[in-house]
Amino acid sequence: MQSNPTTDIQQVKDIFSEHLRERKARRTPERFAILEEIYNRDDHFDAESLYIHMKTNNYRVSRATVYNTLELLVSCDLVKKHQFGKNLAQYEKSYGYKQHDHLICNTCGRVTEFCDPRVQQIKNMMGDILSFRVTGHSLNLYGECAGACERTQ
Amino acid sequence: MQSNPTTDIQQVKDIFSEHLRERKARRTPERFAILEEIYNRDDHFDAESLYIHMKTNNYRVSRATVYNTLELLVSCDLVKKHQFGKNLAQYEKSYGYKQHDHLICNTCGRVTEFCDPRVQQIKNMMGDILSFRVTGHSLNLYGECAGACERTQ
DNA sequence: ATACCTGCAAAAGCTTTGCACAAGG
DNA sequence: CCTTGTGCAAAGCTTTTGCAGGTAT
Repeated sequence: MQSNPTTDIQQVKDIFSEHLRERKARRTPERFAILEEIYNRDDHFDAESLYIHMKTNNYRVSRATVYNTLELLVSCDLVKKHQFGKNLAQYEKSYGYKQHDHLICNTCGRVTEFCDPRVQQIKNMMGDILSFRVTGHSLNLYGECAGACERTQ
Repeated sequence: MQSNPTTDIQQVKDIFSEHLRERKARRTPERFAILEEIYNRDDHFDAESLYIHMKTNNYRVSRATVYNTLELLVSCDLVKKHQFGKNLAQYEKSYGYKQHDHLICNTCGRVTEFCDPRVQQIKNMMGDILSFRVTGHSLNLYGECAGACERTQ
């Protein structure tokens, strides 16, 4: 994931706070701690590793709360959820990041990001043709890294 | 899924048979029964519903064999496997069908297919730019059907 | 004859749920 | 206060695995 030094954690917290208010959901310390944890990471992660990482850092939190909060964050677009062909959801922060798609190496599992404006053209055209309001998409390319890559993930 | 009257089940069985031979895997009646079952369907399905359908038709088969065979069929491109954002793999027959992508209604779950040549252009260009051998892809558009749709699936 | 395959059931792995207690509004 | 959220553990669901018996080659 590209680093983006302009992302201000406070801005993100404000957006989340506002989203919670709109939903009449409570602003609990756990929810903000999870948000912070996610925005301190720079990779794709799954719910379990997020949970483990917080436990390791002595933050008392439960899996239930992690899943619950991830869903809240996805619903306000602060986090994106992916299924890279496995039965394990992967997440990444998304505020301040350009929309992008993913290229996944079948051998080493590495995930690379890319952007292509044609994706937006496809969304627009297919929405029109098929009378469908397109609100999101997922495009993953699968294959093999060039140089040598090991099965590490 | 578009119907395709030109698909000949015998042709498909021959391809599978050849694939099994190459792999030095056995040509068991179960494997061909599952292949036939899949090619008699015209929709996207999950492993459990395929299993249930065969049991209902009094074909004695186990989940283990269904999963095993689905993997074999995916590996020789007779079946495609999808993850439409849920933790439940969906499959569809693919021999004789044009490559296509999917549009999924978040409300009613309906899956519509579409083709757009720009997907291939993106694959080619990104493979080049990122030194990646692209062997497959998955493009799903999510949104809402135009007219009224009910949550039925 | 001998691998490999199958059915069955149990296990595994991710996610959701139930419940009692805690705490935000 | 009252309702929603939390932690914990158990349940739920899809998929995988172990094992004993069966079968393709």
